[in-house]
Amino acid sequence: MTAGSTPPPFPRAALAGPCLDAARALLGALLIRRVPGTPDRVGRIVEVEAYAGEDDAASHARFGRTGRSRVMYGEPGTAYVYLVYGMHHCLNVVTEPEERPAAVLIRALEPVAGLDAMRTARGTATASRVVRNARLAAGPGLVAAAFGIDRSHTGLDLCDAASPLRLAPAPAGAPVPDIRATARIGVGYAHEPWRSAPWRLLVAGSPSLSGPASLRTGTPA
DNA sequence: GCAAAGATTTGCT
DNA sequence: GCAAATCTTTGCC
Repeated sequence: MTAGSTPPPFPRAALAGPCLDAARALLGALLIRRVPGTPDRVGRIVEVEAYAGEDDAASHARFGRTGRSRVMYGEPGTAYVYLVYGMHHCLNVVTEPEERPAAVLIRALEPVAGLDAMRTARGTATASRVVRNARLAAGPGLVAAAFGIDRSHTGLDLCDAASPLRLAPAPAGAPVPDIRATARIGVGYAHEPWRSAPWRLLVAGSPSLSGPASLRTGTPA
């Protein structure tokens, strides 16, 4: 793409189907953060998790339609940001048709552009220790930190090219990602089969996957 | 109105 | 390898 051009919006139709299909479609896509006066931050999505419906005992929708989960019942492509452990924000993309509560958690990005802005946004975490470029957004809390995302962004339309936080399709000619699957992280509170469902999807071999190396491989999906 | 637990990351032992 | 930091959301009395 040429300098200054605007990448096309991510197709909403690719998010309106089953949550796992949407999760696969998001791998390789771009997340773009635009803040006036600062360079655009762009990251390639390399790790996601699917949270599908009120039946999913690991999903925030497991209690039904509450104040927090309400946005998950909305239009596919809507942003859902929550605060976890009282300190980290996590970005989700609402999926499936309206009235069906489902979302995909964006767990890790490969930095593409605006790396300096990401490093600045990470703040003391990058100042007090060595953080390689590839690791700037290598975890769900780090994605939000590096891109300056918080709960005020809940409700944004990620499929709107004019939104300050949005999605764009994988660039033309980009290789088809080699997708692997594992159980979701941090959902030990859920009962089976939800706890072990292989709904964490990742791009094999990416240097930006979350967690220890032992958890960065999966089974072919 | 209160208590418990959490879709994480970091730093110290 | 383990525990702390920190506060919102939800369920129950």
